[in-house]
Amino acid sequence: MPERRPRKDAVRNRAAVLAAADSLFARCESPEAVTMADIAAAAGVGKGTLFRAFGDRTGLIQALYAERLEPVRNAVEAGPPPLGPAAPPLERVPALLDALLCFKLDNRHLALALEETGSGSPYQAEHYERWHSTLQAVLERIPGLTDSAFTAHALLAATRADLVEHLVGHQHMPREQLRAHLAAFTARILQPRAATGAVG
Amino acid sequence: MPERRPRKDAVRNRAAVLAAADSLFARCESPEAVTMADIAAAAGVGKGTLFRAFGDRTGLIQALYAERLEPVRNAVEAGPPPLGPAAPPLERVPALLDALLCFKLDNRHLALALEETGSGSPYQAEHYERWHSTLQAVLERIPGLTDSAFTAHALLAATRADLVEHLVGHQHMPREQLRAHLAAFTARILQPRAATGAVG
DNA sequence: AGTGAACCGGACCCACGGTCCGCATCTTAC
DNA sequence: GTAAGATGCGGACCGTGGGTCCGGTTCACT
Repeated sequence: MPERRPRKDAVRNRAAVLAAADSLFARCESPEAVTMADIAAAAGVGKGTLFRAFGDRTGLIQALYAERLEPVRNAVEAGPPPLGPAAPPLERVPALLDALLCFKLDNRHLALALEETGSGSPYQAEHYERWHSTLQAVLERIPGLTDSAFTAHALLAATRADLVEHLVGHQHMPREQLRAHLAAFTARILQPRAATGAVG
Repeated sequence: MPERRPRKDAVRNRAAVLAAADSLFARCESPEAVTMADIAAAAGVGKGTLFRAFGDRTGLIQALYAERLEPVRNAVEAGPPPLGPAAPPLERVPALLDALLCFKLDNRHLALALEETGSGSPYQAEHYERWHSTLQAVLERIPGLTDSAFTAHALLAATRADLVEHLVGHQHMPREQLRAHLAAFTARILQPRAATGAVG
């Protein structure tokens, strides 16, 4: 049995750290204002505990993010239509994007923290890869769409955390309006293509 | 005369710093690997000089970026069609996006450095605001497009530096292919809208 | 040449992510 | 219950990098 069951103080501390981090990120304006020492102090543990449990700052944020994202992920992978795999592509694509947008609206601070901390770009995070491959697979089933990989990237880019933060946090765009705009944008992409060169 | 002409060593040092920074950003893989001390050393000046001339890291990168962007900016604001103001909207929108994409392709390191350093999001940078308002104004003249502000944001998001870096730098997508994809995506957005609810 | 202002440079400061190791605590075996 | 070993704890410590400061130097103007 190589698997050794973890000590119970370890799991308690891990949970305490996640809770403290979530609370701090939610409370503070900018995720960068929350330091690792802050989180450790708020959780009532030492910094060492925090780094042993999560590796580094990115690991901690990813763990938090993954925890919160899990219900959405389940709904996408095995849930009922329009989010689940059984939905027809033309309905599932907007559903996927709307679900992602709503998640980012509900977890602005987390999404922002993740995209800022990602040691470079969010495109190296595995969760982005999952969203992209899922979306691309669905797009591929839509006739007339040739470059599904790029289209998936471009659609996902419209839901980026800092854009959401800019529109909702700084410009106070209402949540429903943003959802409507994204839906309209998506619909434009999905509508059947007119004959090439039909400009002017 | 409140205007005092700056000392010539100051202008010489300022130019040296810009040149050194440009060279270093181009040479290094990640913009974060280039420190302010590196730039100062490469320019043959002290750190104090560098910070006095540009305020902080963001200021230096913005100055570099603005310098490089100037020709494009001129072409957009006063150049001939399809980039200039005289072009019809349906031609100018793709031209604007292609110009921006090409600029980011040619200055990957700079664009990346700017978007990473921008103390949060690139949406607070004034150059973004300029691109957005320009694009939005053109989109507004296209009949059938209701939410030109959001559409402008979403289209610009498809040209973000880290996405470009991911596609070209990491996945080695050829330049022309990326341009073609963006053009196709843009065309889908610009094509006249079909009747609402025409899904499935 | 002389004077004062502007500028130079690098030593210095501080905040923060991450490491280390002596000590406490949990688990397991008896 | 208790001893022994493994596991985790915590906070002092380190390296790094952005930003500041001030004595000395260089420039502009007369």
